[in-house]
Amino acid sequence: MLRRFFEGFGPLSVPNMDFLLDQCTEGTLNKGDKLIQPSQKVDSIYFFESGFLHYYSYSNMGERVTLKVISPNSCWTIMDSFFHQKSTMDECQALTDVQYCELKRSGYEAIKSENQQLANFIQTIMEYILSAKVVEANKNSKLSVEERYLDLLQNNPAMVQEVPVGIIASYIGTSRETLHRIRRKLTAA
Amino acid sequence: MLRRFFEGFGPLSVPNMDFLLDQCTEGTLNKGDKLIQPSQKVDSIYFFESGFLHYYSYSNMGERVTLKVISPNSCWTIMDSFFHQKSTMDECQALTDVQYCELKRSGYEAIKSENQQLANFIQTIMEYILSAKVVEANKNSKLSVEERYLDLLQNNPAMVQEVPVGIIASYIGTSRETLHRIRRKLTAA
DNA sequence: CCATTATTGTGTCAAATGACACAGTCATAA
DNA sequence: TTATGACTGTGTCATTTGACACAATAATGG
Repeated sequence: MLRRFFEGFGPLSVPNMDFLLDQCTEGTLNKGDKLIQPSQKVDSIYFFESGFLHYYSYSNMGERVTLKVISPNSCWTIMDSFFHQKSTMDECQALTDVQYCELKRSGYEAIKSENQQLANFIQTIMEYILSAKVVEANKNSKLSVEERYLDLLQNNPAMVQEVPVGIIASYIGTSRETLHRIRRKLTAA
Repeated sequence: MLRRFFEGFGPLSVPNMDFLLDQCTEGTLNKGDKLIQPSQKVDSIYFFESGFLHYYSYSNMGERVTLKVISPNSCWTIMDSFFHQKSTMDECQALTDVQYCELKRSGYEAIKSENQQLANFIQTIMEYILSAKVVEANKNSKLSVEERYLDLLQNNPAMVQEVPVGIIASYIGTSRETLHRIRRKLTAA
């Protein structure tokens, strides 16, 4: 699956692809397990094969804020912690059983310095991720809470089904009750 | 000034720095000029020396949404359009007179393929930008509208002074009136 | 299988917000 | 200088939201 994920970013020679995949190790989490603990330094990039995770933090007023619900077939890390070797105060917990692959920083560095093609490949992936990140942030600015929920229903129905309503609500930036009102209105129509 | 901007990301040999700077051309905008028109393909990365710009788009309901207020001493482009050569529906307009430098895609490609040190340097900058983008998005998730305004006052008072209130309001995700209520409350205290 | 917990559905109400309307201020150009 | 337009300050009011409280249902562990 990881192979197909990488293939999506462009062609890569067979030995280079193998080198890349060799840097990754597989793992699993049970529902409720924490992938990232507070005060931890994040030293890996993760690729999720199946399951959902909750990436969250706490505001000044002590309320839990969902920063992202991580879906299968995507890669994720806490960039700031990974790139600048800082510890993070955020947390990440499995909402279901999870299968993942892990690429440690050493592996990431090895890939970047292995050869020119691999370095360019990583650069291309970075460009994709960065541009996707900005597109997503801008989309959220333009959508209302209700539109964000409809968007989610359309583009990720599995997530809506498998993740608790309260977490979905927090993810799209509202309260559990308000999301419930939206859902009631939608089923009525 | 561009030299100092790049130096902030790490050391670079003199010829490499000169090569990099040679790819950039200077320009100016008058208040009200559009840097990016709708339906345009964005083919450059911009570095702003002085002045403020308004990067915005329109929602489905036809209301103008501020995606970013661009401050001096920062670089900016519409990533999705630049990297994937798509045309954008967004717009960008000078809020004041503006001095900038421009790095065209051809120059960007030339830098990446000039030599290993420059390719790595660009990669490092990308990592910075990506991680900063995510940190900023997460910070916004955690802050209330009022906290975002206070944050802005502290970290970018010049922007608060020079940019119209309505645009600041839209930038922090609220209405002109609500921002006004916040300001009134703050001066009272 | 039952008991316990987690999650969801729902009503009420106070508080915050956005929309609207309009007056005051400031800069700019005729 | 005056007139025009852009921006800001402010009040009212209907709507939306979040907080709280509690019942109903589903999931989980012993």
